[in-house]
Amino acid sequence: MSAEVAGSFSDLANDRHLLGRTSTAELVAGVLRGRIAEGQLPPGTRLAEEAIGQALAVSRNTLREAFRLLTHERLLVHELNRGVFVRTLTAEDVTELYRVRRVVECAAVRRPVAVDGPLARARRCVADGEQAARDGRWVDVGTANIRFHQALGSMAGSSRVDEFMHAILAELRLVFHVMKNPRSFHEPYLTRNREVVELLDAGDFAAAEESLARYLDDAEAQLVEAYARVLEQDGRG
Amino acid sequence: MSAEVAGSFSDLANDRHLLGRTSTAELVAGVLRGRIAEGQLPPGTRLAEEAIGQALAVSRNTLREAFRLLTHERLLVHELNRGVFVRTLTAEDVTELYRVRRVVECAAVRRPVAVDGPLARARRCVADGEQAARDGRWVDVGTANIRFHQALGSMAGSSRVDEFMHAILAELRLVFHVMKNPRSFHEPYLTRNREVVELLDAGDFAAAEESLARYLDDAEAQLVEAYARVLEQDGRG
DNA sequence: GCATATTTGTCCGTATGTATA
DNA sequence: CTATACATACGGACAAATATG
Repeated sequence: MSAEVAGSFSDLANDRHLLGRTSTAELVAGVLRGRIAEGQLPPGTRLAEEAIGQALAVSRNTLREAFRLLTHERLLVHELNRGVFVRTLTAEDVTELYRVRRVVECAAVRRPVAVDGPLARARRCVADGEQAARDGRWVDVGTANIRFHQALGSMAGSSRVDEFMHAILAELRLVFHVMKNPRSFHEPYLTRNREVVELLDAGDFAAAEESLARYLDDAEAQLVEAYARVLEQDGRG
Repeated sequence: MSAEVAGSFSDLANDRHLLGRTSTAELVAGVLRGRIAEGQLPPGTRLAEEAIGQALAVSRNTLREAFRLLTHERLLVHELNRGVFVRTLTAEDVTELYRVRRVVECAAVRRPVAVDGPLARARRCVADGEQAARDGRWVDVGTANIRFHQALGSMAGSSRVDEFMHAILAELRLVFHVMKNPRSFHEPYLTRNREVVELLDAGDFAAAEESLARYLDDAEAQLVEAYARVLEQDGRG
C-alpha cells in the first residue's frame, strides 16, 4: 500500500534516565510525533510494530501504548488487524478543521482574556515566519504560521483551549505534508498574519477578528481545493 | 486521606462477547466513567489497582489502560507512584470551564452551521429537565442541563467541537458532585434554558447568544463562589 | 529516623482469537 | 486451507517509590 518506515531511530533506553520521569511510552510517542510533524513519516506510512520496536529498543507493549496515545491525538489511525498508519485526512476533515479554527481563534481574538503574553508570542512568530521566508525555509514558514495561530488561540486564556488548538493544528500539519510546494501555500499569508498582529497591537480586536475570519475563509478555500486535487492524484480519495 | 472504592462491580469478562467489539479496557473505562458521573466515586477517591482489578476481574495491564483513557479525559489524576484518584477541580478550573463554554457555546449559537438536529435535541433536553424538576429528580435535572448545552455546542457542526464540549461538560459534572444540594443550583436555569431555545426557534441567533452569555456569567458567578466555599470546608484547597 | 510491607512502574512471554495473504 | 501477522488480554517478574509501624 505505502512506504514502510525506513529510517533508524537512536536507542531511547540509554537516554531514559536523563529525561526525567516520563514514561517510555510517552518518550516513544514524542519521537514519533516529531517525525510525523517534520514530515519524515508522511500520511499513509505504515508503522510496523516489530521494525519500530526493534529500532527504538522497546517492547511491543510499550510501543503499542505509544501508538494509542498518538491515535488519540488523531495523528495515527488504527486499521483493525492491519496495524497503524500515519493518518491521511479527507477534504471534509480539512473543512471541519477550519470550521473549528474560525470558532476558537475568532472568539479568542474578539474577546481576549489574556493579551500580553500571547500577543508577544504572536509577534515573534510573525517575525520568525518572515525571516524564514527570506531564507527560503518554507517548512519553517509553515511552522511559524502554525505557532502564530496557536498564540492567537491562547488569547482565550484557557489551557484546555490551548490543548485543543494544539491538536487541531497538529492535524492541519498532516495536510501540509500531503501538499507539495509549501511556498505557494504559506507565502501569501505572511502579510495577513502581520495585519492581524498589528490590529491586535492597536487594540482593535473587532477589526483583528474580521481580518482573521476573512483569512481563514480564504485559506480554507485555497487549501481544500488543492488538497482534494492532490488526494485524487495519489488515489487516496 | 480519602475514601477507597468500596462498592462491588459485576464481572465484566463474562459479558464481553455480548457487547460487540469494544476492548475490555474501554468497557472498564465505561464502567468507571459511569460511576464517576453518577457520583458513586466522588472527587478525591483513590482507585487502587489491585482492588478494582479483582472486583472487575481484569488484569492490571488492562485496568491501567482504562485509567489512561480516563486520565486523558481529565476525570482521573495520576500521581506518580501513588496511584490514580478521581479528580478534584480547583475553583480556577471552574472559572476556566466557563471561559471555554462561553467561547464555544456562544460561537456555535451565534453562527450555527448545523441547526435542525441540534435544536430538536435541545428542545427535548429542556422538556426533560422541566419534567425531572416536576418529579423532584434534581440529579436528572442536572443531566438534562448538561445535555442541553452539549446540543448547543453541536450547532457548530463539528465532531471535534462535540468531543471537546463533551469533555468539558464531564469535568463540570465533577464539580456538581462536590456540591451538595443540586436543586438550588439547577432550578433557576430551567427557565433560562427555555428562553435560549425559544430565541433559537425564532431564528434570532444574536439574541440567543446574548441570553446564553448572561446565563453563563451568572452561573459561573454563583457556582465558583459556592464551590470555593465547599472546598474550603473540606480542606482540599 | 529507620526498617518493612504495600503499591505502583515497567517490561516480558505467552495464549487465544481473528483477519489477511 | 494453511501460514502469517496482528489485536487483545493475562500473569508474572523485578525495580523503585511510598506508606506504615
